[in-house]
Amino acid sequence: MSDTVPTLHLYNTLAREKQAFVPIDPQNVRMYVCGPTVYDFAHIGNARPAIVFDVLFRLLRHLHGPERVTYVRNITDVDDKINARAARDFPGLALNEAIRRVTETTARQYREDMRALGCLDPTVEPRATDFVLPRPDGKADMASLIQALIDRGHAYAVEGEILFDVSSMPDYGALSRRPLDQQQAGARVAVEAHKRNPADFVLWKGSTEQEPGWDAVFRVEGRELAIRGRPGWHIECSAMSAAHLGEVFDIHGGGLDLIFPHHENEIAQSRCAHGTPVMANTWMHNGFLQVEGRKMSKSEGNFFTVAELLHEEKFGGRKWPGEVLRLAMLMTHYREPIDFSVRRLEEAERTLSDWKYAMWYAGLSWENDNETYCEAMSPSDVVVEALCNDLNFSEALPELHRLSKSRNIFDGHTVFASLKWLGLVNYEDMRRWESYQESAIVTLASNLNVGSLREIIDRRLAYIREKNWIEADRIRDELLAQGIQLKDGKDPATGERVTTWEVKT
RNA sequence: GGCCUCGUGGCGGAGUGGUCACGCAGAGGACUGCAAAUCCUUGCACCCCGGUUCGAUUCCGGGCGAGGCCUCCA
Repeated sequence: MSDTVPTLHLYNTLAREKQAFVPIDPQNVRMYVCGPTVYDFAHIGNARPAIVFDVLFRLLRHLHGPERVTYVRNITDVDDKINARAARDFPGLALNEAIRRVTETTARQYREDMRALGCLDPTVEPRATDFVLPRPDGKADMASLIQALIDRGHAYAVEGEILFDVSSMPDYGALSRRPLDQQQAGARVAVEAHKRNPADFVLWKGSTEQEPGWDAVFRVEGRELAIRGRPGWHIECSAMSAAHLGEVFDIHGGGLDLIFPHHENEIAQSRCAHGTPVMANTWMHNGFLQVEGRKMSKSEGNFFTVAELLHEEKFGGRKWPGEVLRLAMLMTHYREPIDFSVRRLEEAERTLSDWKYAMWYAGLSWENDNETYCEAMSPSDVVVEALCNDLNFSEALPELHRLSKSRNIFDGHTVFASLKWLGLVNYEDMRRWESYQESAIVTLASNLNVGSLREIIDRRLAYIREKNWIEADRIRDELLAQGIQLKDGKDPATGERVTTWEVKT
């Protein structure tokens, strides 16, 4: 254990550089990550931010203490696509109720998928629908936030909508570095007549009779204005982050594509509503994922949900364990694009398998070991330090390989603790893995009518001593046919031949 | 058009102004009766053109190429 506490450095999109991370309140480090819009099951691209920020969550917990980190990942269940799906799947129900039904399923599936990928549950998973109107507990909500924007002169009402007035914010566009005047030069933003500025965006939008809506009342220029409607997309995150993390917090994360307009507009809303100079100090964005070299899309036929990869044989003709998907994702730095391919998954699987056998050969046992003992083990300092460098997982790999190659029980424990900490293995899975190895051997021994695998290996060694190659090789081939690969080695001390084995799956 | 990434050996993938990433695959060797496994060694690289420098894959400029955002999007 080294005495030096490593300093965490994170790339901040706001500054476009790596910066030392200093929490506002070390007693409560606060992170918000834009979660899924649960109109459908999560695809593999959705898994990337969940995994990336889960690693960061684990790292922050390690550095500051598990009880001193608050991680909020929202669930967006207010969305026009959800409305359409609700109307389709539950035509008999009131639309708002139908939305609830639709998203309960997808939200639950999302949580299950992310757990299968080794992600810890966030501290809080707020649903947008719970933060639309003023709450009994007084936590921040969208309608009040919009009212604050109106009161402070940052929003206006027109044609049944409340719009954010971008011209009221001098440094609008700082995150995406997209100043207003340049944006207009592109002339791609549809000019809508009722907007004062083409870049103005919706805070609240009126609903038709058929569309779901919430009954909100706003005070505009001294008059009450009732609009049954729904919130704009961006205001959801402004409300939920303020409700759980306060007006200014430490880290805000999400996919690269959210920088503009989503995060830019969140910043505008939150800062203008609260009168604060920043919304979050550090803004982090993960890169995109492609599948077999092409952008994932349903029309390309290369669109895969997490559940499909986990439970169905759709990608490469087989199922993929969650930890394999996770490692495949971590193999590339989080800001770089990933080409998700069968070959990559196979490499991840092989690496994981090598590590498991290395730990086993080093003498680790999960069947008999005390789980509490396993829980108490610390990850390698080298691994932690690597992650402290803007989550540079690749920097940690050489150390993991080095430790697993040593075949030393202490190093083996460090490998296990590190992999467990990274969410790549867990005690339960390793126990299952080990018991599978053991039971395969027991089954085999009974099939061969011997007391143990050891016995038949000894028999082979005896044949070898007699130079009876035919019988010795027959045993070897027979075992291989039954799924046991023998591996001959040499005892470094005595020079004796020693035989170990691997259970082929 | 505007903004922003990226371009490393067969593949994946870090990093650095001047000896090493690392993993997989390959080659050679050790071991072995043979094989597998294991161990050791090793080849193969920094898109192109200029500039700065004693020296650039690394810094600067230009070019070419790939991708993202500017509309819902992780």
